[in-house]
Amino acid sequence: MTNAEIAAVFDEIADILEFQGENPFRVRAYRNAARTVGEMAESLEHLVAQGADLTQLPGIGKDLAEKIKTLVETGRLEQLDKLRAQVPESVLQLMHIPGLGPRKAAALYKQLGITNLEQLRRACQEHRVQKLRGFGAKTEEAILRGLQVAEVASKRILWAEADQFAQEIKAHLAQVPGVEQLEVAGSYRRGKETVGDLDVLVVAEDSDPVMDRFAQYHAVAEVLLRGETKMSVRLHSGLQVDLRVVHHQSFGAALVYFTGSKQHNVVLRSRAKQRGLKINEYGVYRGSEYIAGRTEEEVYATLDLPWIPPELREARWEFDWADSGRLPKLLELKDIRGDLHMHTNATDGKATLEEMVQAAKQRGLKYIAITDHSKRVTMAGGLKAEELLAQWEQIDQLRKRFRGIHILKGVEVDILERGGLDIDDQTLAQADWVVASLHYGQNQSEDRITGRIVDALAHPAVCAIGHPTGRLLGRRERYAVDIQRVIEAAAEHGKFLELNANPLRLDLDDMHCALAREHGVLIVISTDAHSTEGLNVMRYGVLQARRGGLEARHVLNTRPWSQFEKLLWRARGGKLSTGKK
DNA sequence: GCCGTTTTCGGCCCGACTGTTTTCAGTCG
Repeated sequence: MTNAEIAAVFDEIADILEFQGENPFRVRAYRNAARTVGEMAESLEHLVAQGADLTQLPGIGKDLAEKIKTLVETGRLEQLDKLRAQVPESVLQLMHIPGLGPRKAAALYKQLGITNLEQLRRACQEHRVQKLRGFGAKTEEAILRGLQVAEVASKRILWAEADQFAQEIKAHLAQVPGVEQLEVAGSYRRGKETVGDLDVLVVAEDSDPVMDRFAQYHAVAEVLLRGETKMSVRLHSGLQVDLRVVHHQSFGAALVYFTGSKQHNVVLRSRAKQRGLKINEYGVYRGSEYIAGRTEEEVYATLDLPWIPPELREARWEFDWADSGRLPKLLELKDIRGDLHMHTNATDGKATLEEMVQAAKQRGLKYIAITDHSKRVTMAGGLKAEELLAQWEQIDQLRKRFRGIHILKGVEVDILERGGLDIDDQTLAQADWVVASLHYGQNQSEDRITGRIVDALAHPAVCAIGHPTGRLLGRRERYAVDIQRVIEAAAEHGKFLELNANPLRLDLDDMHCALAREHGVLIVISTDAHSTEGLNVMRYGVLQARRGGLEARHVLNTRPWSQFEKLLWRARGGKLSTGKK
C-alpha cells in the first residue's frame, strides 16, 4: 500500500468521524496523520519492512503506528470497514458543499434522509430544507448556489496562474488612495505548487474604498460576503479571493496569520501560550496589552524566533532549524547560472538552436545544455544517433560565434519500456550532458519503473534523471516510482536529479528535494524549455526548491562553470568528452 | 488520537461573518 493510499484511509476516517460529531481533536489527529503520511518521501512499506519506529513521525503515536502497520501488511483496516457501514459514502459529499459542514450535513441526513447531492438539490427546490432548525431560506439558496460551484470551486490552480491574478489584483488595489501596504498572502506566498484561493491583505484606515474598488476588479463574478474588515469574492474562473483590511500596527501579525500554513500558525499560537502571550491577526498580546504586530520580524521575535521565510512555513522542519540556529539561506533565482534541459525545433521545440543560445545568453546564463528528445519519442520527432551527431557539429560551429556562454552537447534520452536507453552507448559517450527521462510504460509496476530509472542512473553516460515522477499537476498522476531508491542510486553513482521548473511538473517536489539533500544528492533545476520564453519558468523551480529548504550549494546549476565542470567530470566517472573550448 | 521546559491527564489556536437566533451555533480560514 502506498503512502498516498494510507493517507486517503486516514482522511476518510477523519471525514466520517467528523460527520458523526466525534471529538474534533481526534478528527484532527487523523487529518494530521494523513498529511504527515501524504507528504513523506520515504515509503512506509519500506519503513515497516525495516521495523522502523513509526511513532517517531510527527503526529503518529502508538495507535496510528499500529494502524499503518496493519494497512501495509493487510491492505485493510477493520475500523474503516465498520465506519463505512455506518455512513453511506455519498453522504460525505454533502460536507464538500461550501457552507455545509459536518453538523448541517448530519442534520440533512438524519432529519430528511438526504444521502447525495441530487437529493439535496431536490429538497432545496421543494423548500424542505428551510424548515429544519438552524436552516432558513437564505441557507437553502446558499446550498443551491454551492451545488453549482462545488466542482469548480474545489479545483486548485497552478501557482503560475495564481501569480497572474495576484499581480493584477495588487495593481488594481494599489490605485486606491489611502492604501499604505498591500500583500498577497496564503499558500500563494508560501510558493505552493498549486493554490486553492488568494488572500489579499491591505493596510488602510478606511476599508470601504478598498472594498468598493475590489468589487470592481474585472474578473469578479460574485461577492460572497462583505463585512467591516473582511470581504470574499469568487472570480469567473471559480477562484475565491479573500480581502482583509487591517491597520498598520497589525500588518505583520496579519501577514503571519494569513500566510499560514494552518499548522505553522498552530505551533506559533502554542509557543505564544507557553510564553504567557496571545497571538492573533491583530498582534501579539500580553493580557490586553499590545506587544507587537507591525512587522513579521517583530511578531516572530516575541516568540524567540528569527523571521522564517514563507516557503518554509509548513510546520515541517522550520521550528527545529530556527531553534538551533540552522535556518537555511534559501536559494534565489539570481544564484542560477546554468540551464541543463531545453529543446529546439530539431524536435518539439519552437526556436532554432541559435535562437535558444541567444535567448539563454540574454538571460545571463553562463552555461546551457541542448537536450532534444531521442527517437523513441516519436510524437516529438525524436532524434536518431546520426541526427544528434549532426546537431552537435552545429554546436561546434556556434561555440565559435558565442562567447561568454558554454554550450553543452546534450540529449534527453528516453528510458525504454523494456529498460535500457534509446541511444547507443558509443554516441552517448560523446555527449557532454545526458538527461535520461521516462516517457513510455508509465503504467508499469513500481518495481519495474524504479528498476528502469535506477539502471539508467548506473549508466556511465547518464548525468541526471529528468522529471523523475512524470506527474502533470491537475492532469496526470505521477507514475509509481520509489523516490527513496532513486535518490539512493543517484547518491551511489554520484549523479544528479532534476527539479523540472515547468509549472505543470515541478518534480522532484519539495519533500523529495529535502530527502535528496539529506542524501547529499545535488538537484539540477531545469526549465525544459520548448521555446525561448520557456526559459523564463526557472523561477517556479527555484520556488519549489526553496520550499524543500535548499540552499544554492545544494543545486548543481548554481555552480560557477569551473566547479560545475569538475562535478560533471566526477559524475561521469572521470570521462568528459568535450564541453571545453 | 497525540503529546509533555507547567502536564502521563487534560489540554489541544483564534476570530470574522452569516443566518437564525434573541444570545449563539456553524462554518471557514
